[in-house]
Amino acid sequence: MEIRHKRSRQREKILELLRATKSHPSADWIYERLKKEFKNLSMGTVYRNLGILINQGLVRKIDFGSTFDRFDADVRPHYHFICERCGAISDVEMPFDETLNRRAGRGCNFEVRSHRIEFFGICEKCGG
Amino acid sequence: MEIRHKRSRQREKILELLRATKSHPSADWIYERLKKEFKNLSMGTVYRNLGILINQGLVRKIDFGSTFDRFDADVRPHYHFICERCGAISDVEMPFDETLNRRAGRGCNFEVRSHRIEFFGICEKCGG
DNA sequence: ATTATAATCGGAATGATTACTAAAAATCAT
DNA sequence: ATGATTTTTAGTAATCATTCCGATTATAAT
Repeated sequence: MEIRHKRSRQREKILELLRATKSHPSADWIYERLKKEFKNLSMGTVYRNLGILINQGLVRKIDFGSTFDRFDADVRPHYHFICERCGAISDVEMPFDETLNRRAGRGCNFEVRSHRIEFFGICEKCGG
Repeated sequence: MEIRHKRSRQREKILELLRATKSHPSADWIYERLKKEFKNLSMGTVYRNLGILINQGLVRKIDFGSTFDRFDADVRPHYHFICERCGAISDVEMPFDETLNRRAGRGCNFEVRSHRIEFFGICEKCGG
């Protein structure tokens, strides 16, 4: 299953863009930014490379609360806050709860491996 | 903004179906079931009525982890477990944490109104 | 019964994502 | 470096869930 990847300027730039922002951007945002440098960029390239970066564990997909996915190069376990008015996603400064998986698995016969928490509300900019 | 709704056999049946299952079904599942009773049912009817039921607070949309949405007539606050192998969604028997919103809002200037937790792993049936 | 308004079906439109293919770029072996 | 090999790309077509639209039907109000 090991796929040998050749380097690609596009993929490197996608990771660089993602690491330079805290805005949890969409594929389209990445596409628009990258197009300035690669005038013939195609959307498939963005999605394929995001998929590769996700497989490599360098990027996380954020797939909730919206009709389109968003991406995050901060792969450390952490929680997200989503503004219900403007859709902005921010990191929540709250320690990751290592005990939660165990507590959730207590009552049932499931093997709980991970968890995610999303907070919703109104962000500072929108007048929270 | 108050829309007066006339009763609809289709909508009543959708709610009945959702209340009778714990499987958190998709729109398509509902459509297939309902088609037995309404032979000319259309998908738009399913989605429109699900939207109305959600606006009325009788149904919740579960929109994560998958390419399609799923729906839940249990609107009491509770958490979900998603099997990474078969995609089944189950309720987690864990008390809803009322303190979490406040704790999450402590560090930031956001008005945290609600939260959601999803647990991932392998379900009993899949050999968890 | 007449009128008004919401709901239906069926199909077309949308929007994000994935799949396909020939050409270009990166790596490897000589 | 040269050429062979394999990955990546751009461009476009396909997919899939969901939304939208328009003519007709069902439900409710007068």
